[in-house]
Amino acid sequence: MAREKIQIKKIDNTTARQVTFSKRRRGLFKKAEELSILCDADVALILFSATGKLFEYSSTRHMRGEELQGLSIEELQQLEKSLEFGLRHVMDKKGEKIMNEIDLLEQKGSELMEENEWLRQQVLEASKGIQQAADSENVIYEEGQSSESVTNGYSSSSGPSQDNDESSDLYLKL
Amino acid sequence: MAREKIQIKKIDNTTARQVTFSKRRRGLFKKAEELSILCDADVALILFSATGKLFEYSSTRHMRGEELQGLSIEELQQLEKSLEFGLRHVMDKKGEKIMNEIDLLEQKGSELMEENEWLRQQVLEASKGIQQAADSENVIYEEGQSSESVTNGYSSSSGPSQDNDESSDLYLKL
DNA sequence: AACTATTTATAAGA
DNA sequence: TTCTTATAAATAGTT
Repeated sequence: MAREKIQIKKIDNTTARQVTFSKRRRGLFKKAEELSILCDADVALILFSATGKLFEYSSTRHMRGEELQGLSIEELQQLEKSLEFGLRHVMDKKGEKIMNEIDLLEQKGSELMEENEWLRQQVLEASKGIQQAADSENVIYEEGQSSESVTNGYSSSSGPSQDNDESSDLYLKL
Repeated sequence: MAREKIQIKKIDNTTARQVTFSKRRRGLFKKAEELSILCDADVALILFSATGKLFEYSSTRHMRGEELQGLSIEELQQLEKSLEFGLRHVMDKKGEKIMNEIDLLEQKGSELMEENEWLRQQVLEASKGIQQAADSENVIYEEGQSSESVTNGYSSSSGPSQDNDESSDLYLKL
């Protein structure tokens, strides 16, 4: 991108290729860092030159690539497998526990909802029957007794935060 | 690098940050590919946006465990780092979502238990007062009327699975 | 998604 | 390698 436009294909001349690698590597790392800072992104950039030299950039931490340089290929293979297997295993186990916890919470919630639903249903059913009871009471009370003793002392209780308050003189059978 | 020179620091405006991320991501990937082609280099580039979305570029094919045997030491090094970096981030992000889900479930359960507790409390309070009502009713009913109409039809309702059945002819005021 | 004025990256040469 | 510099490429702000 400079004195002349170039075609994007492998540079034949070894020296020129190494020079370009050096220049563009710097540019690429700089761009990677700018992106990570500007956009609050995590960036990992790993380069291997044609000669096998390792270069890397990480926005989070410096990875311990140099520690790997001295290992044999068998050791690296073993390490990689252990890492992959281990991480996968840890993820699976953690996920298992967490899913169990979620299942438990969902089950508890479901039971509570069922129980509460039943209580509400009882309220609905009771509302019909209580009217009858109230009617029969009224007939009798008209003959000389107040019904205050029935309702007294229970209207002051504070309910749960979610208030769909339609409180009336209805009773729930227990 | 355009209309104005910018400072390399996190872009505050979310929309602008996302736009810049999108633009520079394309630029970075293009540069990475050009470098790999021009200089015959292996390149691995892993990006996580601020929202946790994953973007990646690799000059080589995506590798899997069973293909490990034939890989070069450089390829193994690259794979090891990509795997560690990527999996750790993915785990963090997944864990975040799961913890949010658990929090939500616990909150819902807490609300349900609060509601449940309130309903039970109402039952307890009602049990006292209802005795009075029942007593007064009995006095009157002794004078010639059955109380069947009050309890009729409500004892057959099936309760929740957890049965601490102490059902009696008590009523809860609503 | 385009446009474009500028900034930035860089190819070739020294 | 490093510096220079003409030019290509990327991109910030705008529409």
